[in-house]
Amino acid sequence: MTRVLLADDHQLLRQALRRAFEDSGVMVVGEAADGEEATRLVDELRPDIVVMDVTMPVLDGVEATRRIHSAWPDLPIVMLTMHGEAELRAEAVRAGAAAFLTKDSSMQEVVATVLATAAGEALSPDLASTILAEFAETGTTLPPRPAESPLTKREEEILQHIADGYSTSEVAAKLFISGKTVKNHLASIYDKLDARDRTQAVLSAVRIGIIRIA
Amino acid sequence: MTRVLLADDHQLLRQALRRAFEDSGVMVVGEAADGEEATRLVDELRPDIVVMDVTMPVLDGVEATRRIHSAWPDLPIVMLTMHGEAELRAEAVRAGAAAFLTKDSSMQEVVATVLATAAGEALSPDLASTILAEFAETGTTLPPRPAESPLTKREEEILQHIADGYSTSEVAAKLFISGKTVKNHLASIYDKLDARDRTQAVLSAVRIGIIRIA
DNA sequence: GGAGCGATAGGTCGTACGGCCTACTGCCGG
DNA sequence: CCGGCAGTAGGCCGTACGACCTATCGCTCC
Repeated sequence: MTRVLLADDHQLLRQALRRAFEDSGVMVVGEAADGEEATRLVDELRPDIVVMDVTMPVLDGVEATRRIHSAWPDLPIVMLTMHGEAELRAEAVRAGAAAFLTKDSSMQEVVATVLATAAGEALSPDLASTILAEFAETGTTLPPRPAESPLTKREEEILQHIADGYSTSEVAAKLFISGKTVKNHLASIYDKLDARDRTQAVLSAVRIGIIRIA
Repeated sequence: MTRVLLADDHQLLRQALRRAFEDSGVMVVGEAADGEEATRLVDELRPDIVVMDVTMPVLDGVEATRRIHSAWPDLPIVMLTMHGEAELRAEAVRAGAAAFLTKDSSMQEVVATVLATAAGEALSPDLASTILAEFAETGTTLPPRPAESPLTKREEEILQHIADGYSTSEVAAKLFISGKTVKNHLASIYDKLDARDRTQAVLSAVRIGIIRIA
């Protein structure tokens, strides 16, 4: 019998999934309320498959997937998410997720996907299309971070420092370059991000997720 | 028999709740995937009670609750939320929610709360404590917005415009005040948010959630 | 080998920005 | 009734900022 581990911080959903699985002859061997607990229970219970929510306290689903996948490369992990953000999908794929479902799915879909994945279907059709799209886009194997950022590494570095609260001259000092060069990079950043000042540039970068907000 | 309307954008959770209710002899007369649909179905189906998620597309649960409550003041509405944020609870109470549950609750708790609420228990113990705490805190009736923001309304307004991409003089023009006054407000904002320029002020405000990031 | 780009650096210019100050009005609370 | 705060407005000053320009170096791609 298929042995599944559920990881979701909402008890309500865990109960719902447990019932759906048990009705379909799938055994739920454990439940985790956060990513840390999930990684621990995987080691302890050795499930055949893991169903994991993306957003969880302590350790989020993507990071937990990354850790579990590196320890148990053959263990399929099905991810659940609130909404089907493309960015998140790509991230989940990189972390090692075998399938990807939104919570808009029905119980039947979830169970079917889990059974199919456990049975060896490498990738859900849904996930396959995401991957194919990514391959087509980058033309290579999955890099650690494709970063569809329009900025160069240096530009991102400079903008990050600006977001961290440093002035032009302070950024220059930190990077051992001229303040003039920092301003040049900023001008290029404004151009690329369609921003007219550092405030808008930082907000744009935050929006598209290329810089970290302290 | 108690007739309940479910409003949640996640089919998975709706199915789970429907089952739990039906097993307990509660009739689910309808399901809504967003707040707008919920308000419409209430008019159409006249349920005895509504169970509604806070976060939903089109029209969020709080706003939907507000509308339903103003149209049907006697219809009890039980709100579900991901996490038990105090701010959200207060907001939900003001909107007219009769009870408040997090998704960390078990199915049994949800069903029990819904039955108790439908049976006439005005407020769940949980909710009552929230309300009492709020009264103790403010000492008055519920104000429209407690807003633990260090900024005044005007300052928030100005900072929001800055975040929206407007310059000092543009903000002044939009608000029909002098550019000098805008700068005065900004100086006050920098002081309160411990920021040294508009970029840091906007980021601080985003962090503490007092301005909306476009 | 040249074209192109990223990173570096510089110049100039106008202005927006931010610090620090005074001042008046209206309102609320003691 | 007066003190304090929010909102309004102004002056002054130094400088950081952003626009626009040229220029060099090294790398890669064709």
